[in-house]
Amino acid sequence: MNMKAPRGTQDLLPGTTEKWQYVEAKFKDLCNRFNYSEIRTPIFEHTELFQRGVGDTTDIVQKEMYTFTDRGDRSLTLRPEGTASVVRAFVENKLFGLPSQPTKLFYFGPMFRYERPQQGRMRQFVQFGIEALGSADPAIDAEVISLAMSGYQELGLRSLKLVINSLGDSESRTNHRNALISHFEPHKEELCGDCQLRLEKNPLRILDCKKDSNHPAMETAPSILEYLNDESKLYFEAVKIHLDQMGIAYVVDKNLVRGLDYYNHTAFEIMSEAEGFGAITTLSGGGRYNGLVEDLGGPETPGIGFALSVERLLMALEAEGIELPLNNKLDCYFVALGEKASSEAVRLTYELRKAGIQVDKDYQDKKFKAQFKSADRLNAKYVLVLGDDEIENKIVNVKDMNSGEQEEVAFEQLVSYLQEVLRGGK
RNA sequence: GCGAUCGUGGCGAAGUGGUUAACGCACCGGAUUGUGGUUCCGGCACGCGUGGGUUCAAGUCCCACCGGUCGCCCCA
Repeated sequence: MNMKAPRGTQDLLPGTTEKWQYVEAKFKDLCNRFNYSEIRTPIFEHTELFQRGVGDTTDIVQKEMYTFTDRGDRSLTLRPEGTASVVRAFVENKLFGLPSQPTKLFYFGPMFRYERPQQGRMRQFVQFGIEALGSADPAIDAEVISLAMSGYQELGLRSLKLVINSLGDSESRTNHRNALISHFEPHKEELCGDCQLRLEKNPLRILDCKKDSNHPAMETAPSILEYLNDESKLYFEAVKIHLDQMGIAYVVDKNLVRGLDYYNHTAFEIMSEAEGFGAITTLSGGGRYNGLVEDLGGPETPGIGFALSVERLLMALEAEGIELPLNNKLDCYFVALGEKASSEAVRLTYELRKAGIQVDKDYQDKKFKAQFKSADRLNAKYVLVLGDDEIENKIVNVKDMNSGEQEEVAFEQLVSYLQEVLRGGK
């Protein structure tokens, strides 16, 4: 029997989960400040949602989905990304009808893609993402980008690179697409196999190809920026002006292409330039997707969002040597000697816990000295010593592990005493 | 899906065909009876990813599978 976690999945254990909680709390706080509310959607959806939403020609849909048939003969798929589900929920629950628009949502949760695992790429991974639905104001594009950047920066990341581009509206994209096809068509035989396919399916992606990046035709390829119509051009300019005013640095990369079909206008990626980060440098990506809500059966509604990988975020923190300010101390540890004292310690431990104090005790019948060792290992701030003498006098010997000083405290005073010292000291 | 590389106790790591699988960390116990983080002593793999095969003999050689890592593709 194979008792290992499936390929591309991992257990997050104590010592690590604290970091996840910290990061999650940071982004939840950030969303609160930016006024984004949490949405929780199912982890699986009808397969069709992703085929329509993400796009039939994308790699994600073509070869990376965890699709299965349930007992009711429905084709379901473990979500490979978050936007399609959020938009579906937006439409289904008619959130467009709520008085406060745009609808600003965030989510946190596992995504699933069948890929060859490697550092920073798991088959199950966790994304944090936000979506703003119902506004076509360039300021909200800047807001989304600023939220992403703030999150990373507040966690301490410095080696960040924000890359932006505009994919234009559908008119601009069609014109650009035609231009690309006629540009690369004469060179078709010189391109790699993948690119020959891309020429028909999605010529935009040729610009992304690493194999053909040195081909002379790449240099002269028509840029989407040249094909933006006036409206798209103005929109992109407005986004950049907002970013400038906010003091958010960026570089424009005309070859930045996103892998999902629904994007248009603003597209962006945030990358880490930290040393030793490996081949995968993208921390997060996002963009505008006007038209997606309609595609999924809703009213005409513009939208923009982004998603980041928590795994990659933690990798970036590690690469930059950033320690999160985690609290790894235990308030109190009970050390009891003898049967009577052990029994009394059980009772007192419960009393303290009910009073809101963090306490633990030995459950392995360890020797006195070993109990102290446990307390030390758990970083206990105070050790509560209970033996025959103390039982006799109804007191507890409270030892401050930092200073080494001890104080005798009566049973009835214990709660208030500990509350006092824990509030005062660290 | 393709290429490369690796897989020994809780962790790190020796072992390069042949007696009881080094060593370090961690852990457990002890160094005269109730006070931790130091030191000293002792204990701790019936097993070398899994399954086959070669051999008198395999952790050590061969094959398959599983898994990790790195790169490609793609992406978060």
